[in-house]
Amino acid sequence: MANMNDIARKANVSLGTVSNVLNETAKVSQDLRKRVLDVIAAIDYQPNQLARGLRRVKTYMIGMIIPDITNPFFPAVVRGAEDAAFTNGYRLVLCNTDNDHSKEIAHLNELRTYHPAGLILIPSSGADLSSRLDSYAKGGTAVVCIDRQPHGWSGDMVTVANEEGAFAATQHLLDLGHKQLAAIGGPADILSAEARLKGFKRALRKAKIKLPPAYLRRSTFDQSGGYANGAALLALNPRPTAIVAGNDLIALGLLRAVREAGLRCPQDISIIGFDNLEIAQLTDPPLASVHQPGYQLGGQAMELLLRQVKKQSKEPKQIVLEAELKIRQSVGPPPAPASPRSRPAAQARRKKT
Amino acid sequence: MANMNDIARKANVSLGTVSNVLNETAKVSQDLRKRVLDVIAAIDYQPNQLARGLRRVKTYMIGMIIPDITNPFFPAVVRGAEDAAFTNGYRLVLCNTDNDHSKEIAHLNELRTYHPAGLILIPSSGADLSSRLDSYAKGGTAVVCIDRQPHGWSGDMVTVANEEGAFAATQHLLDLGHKQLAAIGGPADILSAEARLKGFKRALRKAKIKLPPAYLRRSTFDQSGGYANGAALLALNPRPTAIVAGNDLIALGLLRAVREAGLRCPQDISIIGFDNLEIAQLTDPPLASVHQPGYQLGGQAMELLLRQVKKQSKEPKQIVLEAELKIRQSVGPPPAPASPRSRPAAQARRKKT
DNA sequence: TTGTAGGCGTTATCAG
DNA sequence: CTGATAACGCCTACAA
Repeated sequence: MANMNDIARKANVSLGTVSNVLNETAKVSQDLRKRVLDVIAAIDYQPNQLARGLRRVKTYMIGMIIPDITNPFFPAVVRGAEDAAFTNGYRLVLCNTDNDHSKEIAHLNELRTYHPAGLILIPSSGADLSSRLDSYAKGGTAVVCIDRQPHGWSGDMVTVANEEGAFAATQHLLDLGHKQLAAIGGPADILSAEARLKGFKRALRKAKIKLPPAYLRRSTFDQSGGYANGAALLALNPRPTAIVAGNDLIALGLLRAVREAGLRCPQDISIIGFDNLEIAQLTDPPLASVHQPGYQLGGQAMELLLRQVKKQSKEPKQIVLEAELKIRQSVGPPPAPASPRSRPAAQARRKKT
Repeated sequence: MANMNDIARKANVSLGTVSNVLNETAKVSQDLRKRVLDVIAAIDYQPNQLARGLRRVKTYMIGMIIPDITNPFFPAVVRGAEDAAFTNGYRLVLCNTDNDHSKEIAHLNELRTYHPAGLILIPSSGADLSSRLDSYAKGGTAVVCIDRQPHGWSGDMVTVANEEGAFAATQHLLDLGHKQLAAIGGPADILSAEARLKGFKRALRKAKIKLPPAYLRRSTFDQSGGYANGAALLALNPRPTAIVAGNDLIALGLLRAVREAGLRCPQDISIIGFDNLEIAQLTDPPLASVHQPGYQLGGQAMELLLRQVKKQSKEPKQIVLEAELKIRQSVGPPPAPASPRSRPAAQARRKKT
């Protein structure tokens, strides 16, 4: 592959002039400039990014560390980031951690040796990464965290209003008349999962409704977890009339458990998910969910990052994107109470449906 | 960040010796070796991959160019590739093309300047990329194509048995007694889409069933395309009793069209998709589909790639993975013919359902 | 405005 | 077996 020396020779100029043309780092006369550009176009020259990166101690790569691209929430985030990166000439190095802390550390350590311009991190857990992230920042690599704030770190950050979203979802169920609400939260060490549960509990407290311990379960953020924990909730007596799921995958598993238990959704039980995956509109019944703007999450993160790279940054900036409740047919008013005595009231309510 | 010079100094050896220890490129005495390794461990040294890459004209990066990570089929492929790469010390640079040829070219051109060890390409269309791919190969970058064979190229390659899969799906519908089969294929310039249609047509031909031109439609590989084309098919008279979709997203859109037309699946119409996305099991009714082993597709591609990188390659190798038909409730026997005269027969058959 | 030279951190070659 | 030394391709003072 051709290099700058070849160009200099063919254009009859010096190496430095070629560099100056390429980087616009000093004024070059029209004549020479044209000669250089012509040669560049003729042999389809492209600068060697490794040499450039070695010299500048910075490349046009941006590391992106996420839990798992296979989790349907993340592709949109990655895509949002990639699009913003691409239009600015940056490329994405994608790393999956599987929420495995040691893998996260491994990626963090190795990525640095490529001197990426920036790093976008969706932390696996609440573990303390501050020393490593600080060392990135000191090394001139911009860092932005998404979704979950790592312990002891306070740089740029983009999140979704998890607590408020879960609060709104719960409030909606309360407004429909539900009094027996349960939740299947996500893993305890994931901050966003925690925030959602917090919103759920806050809504219950505000409505002065008690949460029996058995009504609160924790699950992994996947379907099978939702299925298992859902089945457990459905077996309780009294059975909850509404369940708030920590994410859509959990809700999907729960939906399956409901179906297999011979129950109907929403007549017997209401379900709300979180994420608003595309699938949510296609299930039976369509799943109500709290929408997370994944694409924007990634896009905004990349913009914060590039702002740092271009030194336009001042103090750290934290962006919180809104979560929007999407009501669909998986929620409805509660069924008539099990005890025969309250039938009349229940029927009155039924008519509203 | 520390470099090899620092290590040499602290260990009281020469730069060359450090390199020899690091790369095992020449025997180093136990004594010196230990001294070097101790220092390395003490200061947590990691080699600068840019410098190494510049020198070796090869890095541990692997470019992966795909149409769109947001299409739910691709995350599994990417993950399969990433896992295989990671365990071998390689990292993935992910590029989305949106099936846009110019974006594909742009990525192809730019990626090379990072001197990746390899390139995994899922071509956007049948466009001729041979010159560019050849130039990669000549530059020492291994190339493997996935899913769709680019024109005029004959290197390593991993595909799925698209034609056979579609054939099996169609055959199954024929076996159930369907005689009015339609298809919504993918874009005409995508070879895998073409192969699936070929399998569909071959099954019809074998069964001596005619395919009215109106029964064959082409769609983009997404839900909205499936919806629009599905609606068009459902409006035909006579209406098809079974539809083979080019992929699951199309099938999902079609399912929505069926529902909105007030028809029942599978009683009124049978549907089979392609890909067997996780969603397929969760729709109502669960969607029959031809399973594509996405994760293995990516994994095998990466293995072929690494085989080339490690120079264990001989002649180009082409792997074809099997596609497996997954029957679910979206398929059933055809409904009674529309004409009133055949009602009795229809009812007899209904009972079987 | 243009050209020259030194060095970024590694690897590879070649004397000792 | 060990240690200088010269590239790899580019950027950037600094000198002309």
